[in-house]
Amino acid sequence: MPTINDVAKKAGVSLGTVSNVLNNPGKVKVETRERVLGVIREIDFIPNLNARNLSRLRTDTITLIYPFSKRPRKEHYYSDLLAGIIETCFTKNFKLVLSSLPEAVSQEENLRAYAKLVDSGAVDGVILTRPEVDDPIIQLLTEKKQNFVVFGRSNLSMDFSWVDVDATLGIEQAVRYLSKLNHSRIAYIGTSGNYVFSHHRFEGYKKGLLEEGIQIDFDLIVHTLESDDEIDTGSNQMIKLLQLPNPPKAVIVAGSQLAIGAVKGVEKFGYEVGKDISVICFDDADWSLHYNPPITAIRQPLYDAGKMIASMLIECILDKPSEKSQMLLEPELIIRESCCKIE
Amino acid sequence: MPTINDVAKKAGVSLGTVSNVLNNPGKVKVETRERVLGVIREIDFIPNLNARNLSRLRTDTITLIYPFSKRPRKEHYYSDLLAGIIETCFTKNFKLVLSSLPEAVSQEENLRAYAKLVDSGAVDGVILTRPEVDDPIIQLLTEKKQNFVVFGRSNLSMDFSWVDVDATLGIEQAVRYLSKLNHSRIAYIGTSGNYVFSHHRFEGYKKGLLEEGIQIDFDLIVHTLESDDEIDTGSNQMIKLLQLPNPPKAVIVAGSQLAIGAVKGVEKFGYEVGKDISVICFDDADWSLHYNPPITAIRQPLYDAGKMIASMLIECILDKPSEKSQMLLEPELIIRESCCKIE
DNA sequence: TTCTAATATTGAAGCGGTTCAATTATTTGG
DNA sequence: CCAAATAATTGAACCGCTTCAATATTAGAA
Repeated sequence: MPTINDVAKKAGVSLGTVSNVLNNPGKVKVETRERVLGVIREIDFIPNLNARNLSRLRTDTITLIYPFSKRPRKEHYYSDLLAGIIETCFTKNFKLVLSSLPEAVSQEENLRAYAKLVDSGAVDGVILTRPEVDDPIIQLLTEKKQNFVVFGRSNLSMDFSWVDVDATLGIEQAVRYLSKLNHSRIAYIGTSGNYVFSHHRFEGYKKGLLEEGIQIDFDLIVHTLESDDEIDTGSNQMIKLLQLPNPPKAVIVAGSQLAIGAVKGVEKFGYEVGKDISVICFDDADWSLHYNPPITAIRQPLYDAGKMIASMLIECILDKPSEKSQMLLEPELIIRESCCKIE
Repeated sequence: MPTINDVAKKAGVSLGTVSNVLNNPGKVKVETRERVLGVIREIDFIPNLNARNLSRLRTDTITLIYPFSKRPRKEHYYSDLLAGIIETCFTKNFKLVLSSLPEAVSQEENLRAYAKLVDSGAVDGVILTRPEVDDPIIQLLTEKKQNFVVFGRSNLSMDFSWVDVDATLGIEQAVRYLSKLNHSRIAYIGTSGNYVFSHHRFEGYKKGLLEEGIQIDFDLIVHTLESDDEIDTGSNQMIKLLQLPNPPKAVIVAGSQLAIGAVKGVEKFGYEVGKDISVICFDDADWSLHYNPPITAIRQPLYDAGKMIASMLIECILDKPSEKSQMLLEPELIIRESCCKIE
């Protein structure tokens, strides 16, 4: 493999000049530059990135912490986000590495893994997703002055960059939509758990009811724990709701897998979605579009979010702005056929 | 950031010894090792990977060429494969970078991009997916003696490592299953295009018919060109088939998106899936499981494939075996409710 | 105790780039 | 035509690790 020295020798210049041709072409006289470029092409010189990274103390690489899970099918959610991130990395000439850290290790172990990731100099920036309440990773990266962007807000007071979808708004809209269809008994099946987004979603439910003047009924609210089988959970909880003395006529389900379950539950109960009960799903998956009936859903602009996140992170790395930036994206209520009007 | 030198000084040993503690602990006397490890922990030393990569001329990194596409939703297919790859990378302590090369550049440009990727020393191995007929990338990587594993076979004669799902077998089984249900007018909606797998799938169709003694009827065979809207295509082609004077009573659709379309076509035509016509889909997506009725599908073990691919590639990198290895995985016909028996 | 063989440790020489102060070449203006 | 200003080029020093021949230490055998 030819090195920069070979190029220099063959072109009759010093290696500093070759380096300049590559990185500061303006500093090199046109004819010299042409000559060097000629040699580069001729001997097929490709700069070694490891050497470059070492001497520049920069890698032009960012990493996405990818949820590592033995339940593969669950992570389709990341596809769109990933597509956006990749798109931006590609256009900005950055590399993307997928880091996955194991789930169930000790907190300490986990933090050490992050520290190793960033201190090894392997990446210039980190993308975090699904922040937890009091997320210690965010604190760690802030302390280490690492470049990072989070997909999702946090309850922490510190100032950091994030992109999020306004789930509160999305669910609020869903409630209002149902209210317009004369619904007042609207159930909510949500996730509890330690993720910050769970709270935002539920917030939207409460806010929507309040605005529509609907009294909150705690019998209609279910918080499911994170589980391996969200579909089962969704189904069971749905059935329980329908068995209530005064059952809901509509339900908002705060997650795609849960919603699949909920719909199955409805059918198992002998009811018809979009007729006997209205269903809205937060997060629009392939499934909801193609289901029969197509499910009304709150679509998160994940692809755009991915693009934004990567852009922000790369800008951080290149320009070192003093300010952190935040961006709240609007979800979209996609009305299909799973909701009916109450006469 | 502390360096290996700092550790050496503080522990009163040479830097070579520290390096050995890290990489060949057996070569270092126990007490020395302990002392060095103590210092490492104490000053929080984390080796710089760029330096390591440079001097070892190895990165412990592999890359997956990720299809770059402005149509994000199409790539869900990769989720499971990715999950498997990540899992293996994680356990073997390898890093994974997602490289995406643009779609519609010139062949030459494309090859240059690959060359740059591997010659820059950024990765030790490459995972290729969906090889094309006479795939020039495979030829390039072979010439360059790069470590690579392909998800999918090729028509090329050269010897290289691959993992593939036996699509021929899968579709053959589907045909036989339909034949057992007394079907003899079985249509096939497949992809043409330049991908090798298209041929394997169609091969299975022909083989199945032959074995079951069913005369091939070219009116029942549709090869769709790759298009942006496979769903539309599938729907239209399905309707055309149903409008035939002697229409099929069953159809095998060689792709998930196409199948969604086909099912929609059936419904648009006023027929009921699993009653008026039987449908089998190659590639089992979330959609087929949750559809109403659930769609009988040929499931590819993508997660396992991902694990295998990464294992093989990493083994290549570590052990430099002289032989290339190949592995053909069996798909599984998952019988659901989209096929009916003809009485 | 001495000699040999096995074991541990050392540190200079890479790995292949970037950087920047110093040097040399070229322009510019008087 | 010359000095000063500007542009272009040079190459040593450095980035932080691994490697390996050379050297020092220890253990075992005689």
